[in-house]
Amino acid sequence: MDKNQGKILVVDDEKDILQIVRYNLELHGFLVETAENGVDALSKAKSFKPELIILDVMMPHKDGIQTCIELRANPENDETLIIFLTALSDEPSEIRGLDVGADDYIAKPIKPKLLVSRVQSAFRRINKEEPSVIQFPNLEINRSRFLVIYNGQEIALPRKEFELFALLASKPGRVFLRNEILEKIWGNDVIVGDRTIDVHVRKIRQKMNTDFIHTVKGVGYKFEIR
Amino acid sequence: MDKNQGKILVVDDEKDILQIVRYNLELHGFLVETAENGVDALSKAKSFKPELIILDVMMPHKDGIQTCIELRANPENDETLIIFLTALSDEPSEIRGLDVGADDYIAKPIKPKLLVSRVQSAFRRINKEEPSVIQFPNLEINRSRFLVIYNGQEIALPRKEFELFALLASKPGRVFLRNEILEKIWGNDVIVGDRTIDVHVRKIRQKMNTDFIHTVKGVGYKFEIR
DNA sequence: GTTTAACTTAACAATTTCGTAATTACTAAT
DNA sequence: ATTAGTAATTACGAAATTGTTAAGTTAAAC
Repeated sequence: MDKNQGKILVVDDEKDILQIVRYNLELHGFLVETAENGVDALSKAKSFKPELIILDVMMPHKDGIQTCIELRANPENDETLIIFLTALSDEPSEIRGLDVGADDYIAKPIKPKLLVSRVQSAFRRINKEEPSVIQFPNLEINRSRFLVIYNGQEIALPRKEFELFALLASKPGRVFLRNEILEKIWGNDVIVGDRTIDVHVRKIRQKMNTDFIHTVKGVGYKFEIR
Repeated sequence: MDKNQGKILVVDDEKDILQIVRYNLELHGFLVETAENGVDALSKAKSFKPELIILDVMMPHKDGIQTCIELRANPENDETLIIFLTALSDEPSEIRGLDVGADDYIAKPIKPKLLVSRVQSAFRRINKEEPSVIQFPNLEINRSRFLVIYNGQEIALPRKEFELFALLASKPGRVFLRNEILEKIWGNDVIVGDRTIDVHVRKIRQKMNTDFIHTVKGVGYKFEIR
């Protein structure tokens, strides 16, 4: 399955639709939140901070177009992608959607593959950057900056140490076997001794000054904040 | 009549279509060039340097998909928007188009208003990118003037040095891999030795007299003001 | 067409990172 | 308490990577 690719808010008054869309997007690694009307959507947009909003046009009380206008009115959502979803496949409404600041338009009935493809395409446009940040309270592992930030302090780790730390932290609590670590960080063709991992672990522990990495004797290592 | 909004290359084997599309786009102030097949399109893309290419999928000899692939293969057209135009409104081909790096998809028969609206929407997306001036306290990198101003002093960097510096500074903190730098500044087909980047970095450091560029060993370089 | 600046390369120096070996410290089972 | 298995620690040399310089090439300007 793909990596986590970004946060998406799906807004539709029909629960069935929400379910179908959510299922297909989550299948492709997106983080999905849903809302059932325009008001709900605005508040979820505020808290969830999605990168993309899929917005049904036809909704009771506050329709998608109106919601979109209000979303765009807030500069916070200026960069947020908006894709309309609608059964109205006639021209006028489509134009109106795009004029109002939407980025794309998908017609119902929903074709899952097309949906996903469009969403990915939309992300490709803005998402030149991978999110690539692993966040914890007080601890951030930032791949694109190649930096660990602990209690506000930036700690630069050399490549192998960083990769090892990032690997372990990518699945907190999960134990990585030594073999697994070797394979993922050194690759299958490189052969290094077993003590090599220990030494790197030690250096990380030393630099972080806190034991995020826990030894599971006879098995491997795991990352955990305690 | 609107202002000149940008250059568009329209590719279709049917002259009627070209005429309709051209008329409607020019009506809205776009600068339009046309091509009647894929080969023609590639060469016009090179000379005309459009910001957006509207590409018919069904064409004799070289179809739109193939043309798109070849366009995208050239990093020069990396930023160029591509919108497919097709009578095939069935799902599979639509998906294929988007996967191949297209940004949008419009079905024939063409609805002029919709076309224009989509094109404007596409331009809206790119227009808020790549500011020509990157500003920091005491440091300004001015793309259009090809000039760096540091502490009020204008520093002229030669092209490669400037591009490299501007690239790194475009995302402060982010590490650019050596590969990435080579690809973005030299292009995929040019091959230069490994030390070339270092030498340019050195020259920049020398001229700026301050270390804005930081080495991340085994990974790449990043721009950061400390 | 000459001159100048820009760019690339090559060679070597400097630095950092990495892996290993040797030793010590643990841990759990006997 | 001893022992066997495993991990932690330490220091050091090798390997990898980058910095620096100078000289050679190419491209641009005059």
